[in-house]
Amino acid sequence: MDPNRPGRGRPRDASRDAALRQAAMEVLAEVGYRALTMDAVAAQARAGKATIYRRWDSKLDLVIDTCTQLVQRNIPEPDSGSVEHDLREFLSAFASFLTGPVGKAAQALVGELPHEPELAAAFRTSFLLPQRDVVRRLIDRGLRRGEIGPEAPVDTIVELTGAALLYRLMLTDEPLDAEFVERLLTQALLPLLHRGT
Amino acid sequence: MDPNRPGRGRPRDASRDAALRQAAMEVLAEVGYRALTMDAVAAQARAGKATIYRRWDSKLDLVIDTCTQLVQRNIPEPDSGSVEHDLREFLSAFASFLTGPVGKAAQALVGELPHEPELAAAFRTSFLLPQRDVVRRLIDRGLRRGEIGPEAPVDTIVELTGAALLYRLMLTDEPLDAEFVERLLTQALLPLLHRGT
Amino acid sequence: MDPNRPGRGRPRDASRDAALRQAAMEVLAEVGYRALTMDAVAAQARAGKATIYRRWDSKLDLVIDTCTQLVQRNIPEPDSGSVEHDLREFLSAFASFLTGPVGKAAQALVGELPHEPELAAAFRTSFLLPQRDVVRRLIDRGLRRGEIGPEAPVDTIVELTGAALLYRLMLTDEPLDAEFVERLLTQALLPLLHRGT
Amino acid sequence: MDPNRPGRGRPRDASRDAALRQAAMEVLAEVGYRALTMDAVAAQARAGKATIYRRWDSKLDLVIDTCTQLVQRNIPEPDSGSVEHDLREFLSAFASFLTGPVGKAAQALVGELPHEPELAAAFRTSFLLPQRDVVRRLIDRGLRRGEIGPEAPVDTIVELTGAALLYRLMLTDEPLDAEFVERLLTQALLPLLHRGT
DNA sequence: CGATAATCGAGACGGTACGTCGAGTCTTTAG
DNA sequence: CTAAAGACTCGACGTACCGTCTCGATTATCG
Repeated sequence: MDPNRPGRGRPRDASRDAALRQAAMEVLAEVGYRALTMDAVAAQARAGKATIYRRWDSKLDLVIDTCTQLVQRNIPEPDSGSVEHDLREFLSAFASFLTGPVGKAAQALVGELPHEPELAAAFRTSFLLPQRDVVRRLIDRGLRRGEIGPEAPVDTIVELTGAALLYRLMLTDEPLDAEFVERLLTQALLPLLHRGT
Repeated sequence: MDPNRPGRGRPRDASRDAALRQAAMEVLAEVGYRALTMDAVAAQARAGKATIYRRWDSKLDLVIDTCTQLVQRNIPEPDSGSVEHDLREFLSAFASFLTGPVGKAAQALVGELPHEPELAAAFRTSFLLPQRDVVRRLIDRGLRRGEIGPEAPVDTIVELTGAALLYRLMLTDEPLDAEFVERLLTQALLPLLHRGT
Repeated sequence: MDPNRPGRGRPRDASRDAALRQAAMEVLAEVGYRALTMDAVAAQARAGKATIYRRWDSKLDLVIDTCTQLVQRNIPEPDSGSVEHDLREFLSAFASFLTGPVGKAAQALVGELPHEPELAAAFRTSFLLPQRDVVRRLIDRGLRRGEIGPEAPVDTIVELTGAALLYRLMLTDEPLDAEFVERLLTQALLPLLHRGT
Repeated sequence: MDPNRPGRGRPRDASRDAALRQAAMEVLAEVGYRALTMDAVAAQARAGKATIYRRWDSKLDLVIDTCTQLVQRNIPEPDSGSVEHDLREFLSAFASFLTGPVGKAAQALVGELPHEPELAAAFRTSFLLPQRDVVRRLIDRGLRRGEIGPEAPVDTIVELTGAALLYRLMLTDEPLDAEFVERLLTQALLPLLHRGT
């Protein structure tokens, strides 16, 4: 059952996993999801197609795995003792990470979500939820410290934070830069957090 | 130069345009963007593929045009004399419109935006801008009526409105329903509009 | 350089060659050259079109190869010790072979000869020359045996033999039967061979 | 019923027939039957396709008509009082006519004969029969003059004459020149005609 | 050690959709 | 009603990609 048991034949070369994910990411960032071909990924990694299909069931599988792998290593979680500082830190760091190839890769998947339930689940669990959870924890710590009143609409603020980031990333052509983060923070998130205080 | 000049040969049959767009929308809603084939659209409309390619350069072109055509006819613009009422009206109506096939179609295009500049331009001009403009005009009327203080961060509010709608539509699997609209309105948009008043 | 070298990837499946040639011959005999489609050949052989195009450059190429392959295995060369007997034998056997699908296939190619130099070369080398050579060798043996006088116009007789066969086969609707062979032999070929003896 | 009646509308422009046949012949001679497209013929004649289809039912129809029209005007029938002289004259003249575009056009049709009964009938009636009839009449005159013995195998000689011409024209790449005509005449036709005299 | 078995790169395989092009028909404006 | 122009449906073209399979060669474990 376990493909990683010592088994008889030649063992899988674990270094191919990384090479293939790397190749997939490169091709994805260069040409987008639709124009990504398995042949191109195989060629980029100097691998055979069978080597890919031995590890992933399909193009979609490969791309999902490649993205989530990367995302999960790159969500910052600052904890400085100040909600404002933590939020600013998180937004800046994550925004600049999203600006790179992973953001484009994630965007490439959006169109497939409605027709690929497994992809949708993976996308949400590995990409959306972690960011929300970080923001939520960050605000919760503020609540516990009394920085924020208990009546702040946390759920809505958390959702808006993600929405604002991804809207810029994927839909408009406006930059995800420091000025944007600052404006979002001072004109929307902080006022909502401190409403009534 | 003008392809619609009275010209010599047989003129384009305008009814084919509509039939093809209709067929494209049906196929799109049924199987999604990736699985949409030109053959399927042609068959659905009882047209030859050449007839499609005479009007649109590619599958993408066809889908863009089909969507924007529909969107532009369906953006509500309430004007009741109350910002709150207008916003609620707009959000409800547009959210329920986006829940239909056009929303899915728009989503299907997102992944192509970074690699198709023309598509990106069309998407923004025909899909994003109109919604933003409606919201902006609606708030501007409130400003002129004195309902809203002049220091309200209109740009940010407008952006967040679109972001919140499309985030739910395309990325999460949470519903774009009345409850969501109400929460967005009372917990975020209205407080931001009335901040400091 | 050599496509049959042991090489790296999966080798060409030689049995597909035969299956495709078989399918091509069947389709050709059934519907003729013009109506022969690559899709039909592929379907008949349960092959993908790419598998055909990997082996032959075009429909023409496939048909040429299919025909010459068959012709070269089916040119009889009798050697009984009598020119008359050998000629009768050859004409009967080859005429009845030409009456089958190969004859129709060869005919199908005639119209393309002036515009396809490679086809013309293949047609002549694989189809015309072998018949002429057989007849010539057959007559040469008669010359060496002294059955025929050395002044017989061999070139002309050889040419007329081929001409007579193919004229009936391809141009008139008269049968290539035993009576025709007998008439050609006794009224033309034998008198010319024995002229002056 | 009669399309040439004075009728109501604009009368058919008879000069278009000639222009279209001319165009068809040119295209045919240039690219062959298969590559001849109706659009090309129409363009060459600066005509609309409908104008072609108003006069001929199909591509085949057009080509048949174009060829037979030309052939029937160009079969020479010498009558000098000498079979040898007449045959030499006919063979020379007709061979040089066949060397032109009409020969190529006729060749283009050969591949279609087995699958197009109407074409086959037209081809034989308009192209093959007239040549045979000329040769037969020419020999008959010799018979009546006593130049030839009554036992000469006329049918066979007539058939061989056509076969020899068309074999060279369509199948081999050897020239249909004076030397060929002379050799055919002196080494085959005349000996057969005079056999036993 | 030799046999066995799963891996690797390479690329042929069946299949499906692509975007183009040709045949023959239809529909417009101009005469 | 005919002419030229050109849009129309239909279907084959030759190409590209998917996911599978098959080859020789390699690399491990097992007996």
